[in-house]
Amino acid sequence: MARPPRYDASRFLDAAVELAAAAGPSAISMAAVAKALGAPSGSVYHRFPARAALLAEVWLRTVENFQEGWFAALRMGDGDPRAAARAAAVHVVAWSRAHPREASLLLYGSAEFARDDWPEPAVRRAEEGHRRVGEAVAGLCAALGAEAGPAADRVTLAVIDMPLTIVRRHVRRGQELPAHAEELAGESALLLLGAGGQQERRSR
Amino acid sequence: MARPPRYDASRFLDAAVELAAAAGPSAISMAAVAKALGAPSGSVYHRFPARAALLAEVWLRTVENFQEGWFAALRMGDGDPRAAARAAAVHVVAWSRAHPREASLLLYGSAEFARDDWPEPAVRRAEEGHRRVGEAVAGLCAALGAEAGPAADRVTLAVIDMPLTIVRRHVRRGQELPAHAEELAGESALLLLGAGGQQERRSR
DNA sequence: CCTGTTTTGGAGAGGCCCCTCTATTTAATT
DNA sequence: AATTAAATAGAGGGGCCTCTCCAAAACAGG
Repeated sequence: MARPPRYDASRFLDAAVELAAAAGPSAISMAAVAKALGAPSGSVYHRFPARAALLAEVWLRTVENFQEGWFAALRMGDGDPRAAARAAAVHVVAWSRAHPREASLLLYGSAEFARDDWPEPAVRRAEEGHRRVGEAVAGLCAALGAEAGPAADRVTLAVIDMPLTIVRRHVRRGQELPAHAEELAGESALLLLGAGGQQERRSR
Repeated sequence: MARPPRYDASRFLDAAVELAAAAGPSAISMAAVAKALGAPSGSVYHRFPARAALLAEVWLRTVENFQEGWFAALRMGDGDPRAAARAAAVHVVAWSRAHPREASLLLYGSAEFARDDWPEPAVRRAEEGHRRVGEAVAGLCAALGAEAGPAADRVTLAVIDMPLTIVRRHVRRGQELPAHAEELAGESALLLLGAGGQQERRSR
């Protein structure tokens, strides 16, 4: 009952990822995406009502893919919260190594992907992901120290921001990650969470 | 012998900082900079031969200002390399607190400031700064552990990247830095450095 | 084969931006 | 007062980009 699609949405998104990895999110123009597939611009607009909608989808697909693995890594060390934290930190680096172009996107913020112009549903998806990460961090926080565990922002630093920053330096200049990057991330996360075990925190 | 200047270069740069802090480096257009001062576009081109030259100057002025203070902080703890490292890490946060708009620039890379199109002298200035930072890190590295000191990338992480990442989360959403951010940066830097080298860890 | 629906294909309007170019203003010097 | 060099002032060309719109194409079901 209808002409079969020739370019589906995900192919446009793939092209957009490529463009952004090469020259930043601003290089994702509707014309450039179309040209990358040899498609007319109308076909892009047939899938995405506006540039902001395409940018939103590129960002959300990437971030949700990343978060999925991150949550899985956290659940891995299900008995030991310190092992879970280490696994999560290591995952950030390992995922970036496996998906260098997507990692490069992640290092830009959602703001660079025109978040201010996103359609409402996309904003909600982003907020939902953010909320789930926050919950996971809070849970980890609680599991780490029944009383006087490290503050939430310290945990966030250890299991997300710090590993991402290890990745940033290399990805931003198009270099491969050094072999020991995962180990550096995991070890640093443990250090930040409290050197030895639960009870002994440095004199504070 | 000549008409006195009405807009000097630094005022254009100030306007550019404001624009970039509000909406990213791509918001620095020659037209927007001119409009911010009520100047005609020709006056901007009278000071800067091209947009790339203006972006380079905005970036370099900010980065060199930042680095100056960072070097000074490093020299402060001249006897004790650990104290120097802590001071440097703390400085990153303190400087960002004092200069939130400039800090927001720093969190973008030079690539976002059209580095690929910079004139040759600007590129050299950037490389020179980069080199000096590398030297300082290497020196700190050597001072920290005569034998088996922490690797250079761990030191870089501790005294630059990690503090910057603490700043990033807040600055990117336009929030003020929390009061304990400096302490978090300093303490985390010591934790990261302590594990690799010295035996007297967390004695403080 | 015909009909209906989805999709492709592509032209073009309107807007912003980079940059060029010329004319004019301004003040110190002669 | 005349001269001169620096600086302002602003119009406009050329290019890219977003988005609209319409016609043609391709297939599924009757």
